Amino acid sequence: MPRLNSSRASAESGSSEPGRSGLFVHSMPGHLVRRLQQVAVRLFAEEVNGDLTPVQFAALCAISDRPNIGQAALAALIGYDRATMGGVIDRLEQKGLVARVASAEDRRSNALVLKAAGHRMIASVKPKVEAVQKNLLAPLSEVEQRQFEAICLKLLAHHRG
Amino acid sequence: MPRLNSSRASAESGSSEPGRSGLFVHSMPGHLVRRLQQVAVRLFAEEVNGDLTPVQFAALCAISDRPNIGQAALAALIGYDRATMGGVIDRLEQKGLVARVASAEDRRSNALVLKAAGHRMIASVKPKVEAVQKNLLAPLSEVEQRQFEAICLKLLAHHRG
DNA sequence: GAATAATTGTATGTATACTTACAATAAGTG
DNA sequence: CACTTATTGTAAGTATACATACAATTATTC
Repeated sequence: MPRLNSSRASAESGSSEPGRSGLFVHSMPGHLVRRLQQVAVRLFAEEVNGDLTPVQFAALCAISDRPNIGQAALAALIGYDRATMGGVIDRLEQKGLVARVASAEDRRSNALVLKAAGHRMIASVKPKVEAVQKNLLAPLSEVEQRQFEAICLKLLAHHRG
Repeated sequence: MPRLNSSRASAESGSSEPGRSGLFVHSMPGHLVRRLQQVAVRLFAEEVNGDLTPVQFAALCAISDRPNIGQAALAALIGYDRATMGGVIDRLEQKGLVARVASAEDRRSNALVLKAAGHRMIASVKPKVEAVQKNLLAPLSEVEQRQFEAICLKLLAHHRG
């Protein structure tokens, strides 16, 4: 039987540039943003090893800033839906960082509060998170860093909905 | 019993700026990137309604460009791990867009190929995806769009690992 | 004040994403 | 050739993310 012509080797020379051609999607902004998010999460995980995920840290900070906030308001504040936030709070509660307290005003709502370990966790993790943010933008000049932040904020402001 | 002082209403005035203060995390690059990715996924879903997810589209394009590529090489090409890619291919196969063919060279490897419906899907979805990319950057000037792409590419180039 | 509408947290289901571990296979070495 | 090492796809487990639907509750309207 003759060797098949459509094997991996021939496929790699089927495109104009075998192994490292541009592949259409690589230039799409959506793809770039996704890859960038992967990098940010990876850097975060490397620095804050195992203690918290980015979302858990954001939730912790928000609860610290707004004690007794409800889950829906918390989700809206940091940009999630209620369903996802429920799971995030579950894990923060399991770790003993956050407590769900019955709200005095709305019997549907859980008033979220930080426990002592939650405050300690923020204090211990915050410097690492700041380092992550600095490292993430480290390849950029100061001008580029400002441009990047301004552009991101502009995009987010125009895509609210 | 006196009314508790730590209810939601008092909490909202506990911070310097009740409902719309900056909350630390809101200025972090990692947070901005995450929100941006959410926007990109949302725009994609609105335009390409239900047919494909962003990852599925990227995989389809990559297989179209490199027929008989294996799952590990595909994952590396578009920036995923093998485990995630397995599930993505599962769904593309279920939809009849892609086939796993036994590789002629490596009996561990699945050679991935597009089926006819896969080619049709790309043709039908590609214009919509291009529209999404345009809409995503629409709030920016042409200069800002170029800056954004350059900055993203610079960041990704420096954070390969 | 009763009927309707809206909101809260939860549950379910789907789809990323990653880690670790695994069996099968391939590639490397002596 | 045997031995070691690396690679392939998969499985299992964890954690986002989102849509939809749901019961309990609150807000609104008549």
